Amino acid sequence: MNYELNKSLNFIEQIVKSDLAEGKNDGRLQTRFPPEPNGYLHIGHAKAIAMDFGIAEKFGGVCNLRMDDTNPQKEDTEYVEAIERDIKWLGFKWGKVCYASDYFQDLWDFAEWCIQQGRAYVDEQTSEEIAAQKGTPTEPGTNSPYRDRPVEESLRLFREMNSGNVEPGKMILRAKIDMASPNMHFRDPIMYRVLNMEHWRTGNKWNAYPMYDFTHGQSDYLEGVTHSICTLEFVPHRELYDLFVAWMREWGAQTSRFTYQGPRQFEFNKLNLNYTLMSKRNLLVLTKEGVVNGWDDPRMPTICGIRRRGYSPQAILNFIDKIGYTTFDALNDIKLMEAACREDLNTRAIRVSAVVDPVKLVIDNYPEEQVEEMQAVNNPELRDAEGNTIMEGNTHAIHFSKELYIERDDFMEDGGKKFLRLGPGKEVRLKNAYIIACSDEQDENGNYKCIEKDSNGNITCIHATYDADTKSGMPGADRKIKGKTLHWVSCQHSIPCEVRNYACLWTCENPRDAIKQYEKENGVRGIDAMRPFLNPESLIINKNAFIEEFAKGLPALSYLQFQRIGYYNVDPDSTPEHLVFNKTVGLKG
RNA sequence: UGGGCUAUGGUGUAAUGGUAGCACAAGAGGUUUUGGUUCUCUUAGUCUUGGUUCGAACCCAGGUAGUCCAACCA
Repeated sequence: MNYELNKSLNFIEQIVKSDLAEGKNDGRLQTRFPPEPNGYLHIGHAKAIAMDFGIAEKFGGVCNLRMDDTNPQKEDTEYVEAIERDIKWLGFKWGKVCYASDYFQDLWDFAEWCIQQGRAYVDEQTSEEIAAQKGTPTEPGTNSPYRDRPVEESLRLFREMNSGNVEPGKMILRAKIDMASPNMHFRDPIMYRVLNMEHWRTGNKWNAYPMYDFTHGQSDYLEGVTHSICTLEFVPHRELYDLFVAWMREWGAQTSRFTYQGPRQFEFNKLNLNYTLMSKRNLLVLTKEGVVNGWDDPRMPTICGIRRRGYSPQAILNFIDKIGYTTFDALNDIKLMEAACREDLNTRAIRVSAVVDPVKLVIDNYPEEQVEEMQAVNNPELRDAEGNTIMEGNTHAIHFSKELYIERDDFMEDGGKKFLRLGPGKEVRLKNAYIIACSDEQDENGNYKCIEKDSNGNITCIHATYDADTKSGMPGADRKIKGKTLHWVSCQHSIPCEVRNYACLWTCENPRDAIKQYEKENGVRGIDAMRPFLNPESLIINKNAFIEEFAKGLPALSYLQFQRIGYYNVDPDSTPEHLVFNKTVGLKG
């Protein structure tokens, strides 16, 4: 990836830069991206990925991919592969793939040390009792009756917790900190719980599993992470993170295992997008209820969905770069993401002609059997040093004939002066071909002779004449006309195709809050609380479109621009027999 | 109602005690074989009240608003 060297650094990059300059961590920089493998990555993760991997790349460090797999109830190997695929697609490379479960033995040994130090104890109360004792944010909690039980007893029970003979919920290991702390995370947090469940990586070795707070900082420490970067909601965890890291440093020193100072946690604002729902729980409902066609539906905010929608990795990264990293809880406008997408696709999309809502156009004075081959530019933004479009290797063949399709809304019977497209008495240019004109002659009933209509009054065919001297590339083509340039395809050379046009899934800016409120007010949950806010027109399929034959041979996910319409890509389900295109984003304006 | 974090045009972000700048959006105009692209221009901002200072968007205090924290989730 290319970074603009002179661009100002975000606040975390500034910290890293000065840490490096001061020689902290022996001049090392190490980060990690720590997803829980319990679902697909979404655009919010992309922001974290761009930070974690990007900062390591930028400052000569390393970033590991670490699966945060401490809860075997929710996690699965299926997601690991999807996560790796998505990160690679975004263009990032990890130092190595790690697993929190790699550290289960170390974590266990450390937990035993904590017990021996009198800093942890086994609690045998029910979860309800523990919750009640925790107090509230405004009232201090009270100590567990098991808090001061003998070290040897806790140690014996802790080992018992992992035997498989303890029922889940009967015992937990808690850190002895401060039940009156204003920070709720300090009120004797749970370190280990019994699950008695097979783990997809460690099998049946463990029955008791560590909690997030007793895993994350420790994993960072064991791995050698210097900067542990996460989102703002983990700010209240930082104090506890630091405490456990300090304990671990002590343990490490006593056992001569570790020497380094340890990682530090930094937080940035997570990505919120308007008209977008990001939460895994709700996304799952959409897939289960068939509102969307799976996790990679082009309307989903998942990375695989956005990829299928037609975004390039660079478009996503550009967008993330534009919104930046701060500590302000912002709500970003989806329009900015679309603008970033257009900006990128403009430089890489191949221009093709596709008529999405066709109406037939007959060139009356064009010879019946004649076919002309012409050249169309693939990408006019491909320019040489003088700023001229490069033609060499940047064109493909198209065919012109007597019968064409044009866009139905490019013709108006009475469009008025501001309508610069086709109509009776109007002249337009056909892209890469000829200037054509419709006559304004009327028959005895006052109907325009250039328009054929069916019995319902719908236009079925338009007649025009071409000016043979105005073929593109010829001197006569320089003639200036008032009308615009229209795209078209030849009836006998174009291919029928399916075009899927997408819009936002949601009709309200903040679907998460809207759904939450609807759930509260109406006592319903899940899909029933979502329906009122779903956009019924988020997918409009057009099966009657035609596209030039050049598009037939393009591979899945090719970036295209349907000229004058928008950016599209080739759907992975598209076949030569049944071409399918997804609308990525419309053209501006 | 305890604690933490935050507040700059409509949106996002920069300015790190010394000229409030950029992008998107919106509007006007020029160019154009995409009503695209591109170019020019316009509109519009430091939440509030005090304090420190020669000087405050920036530091301090109060207020207001938003947000996070009371899972045997991460």
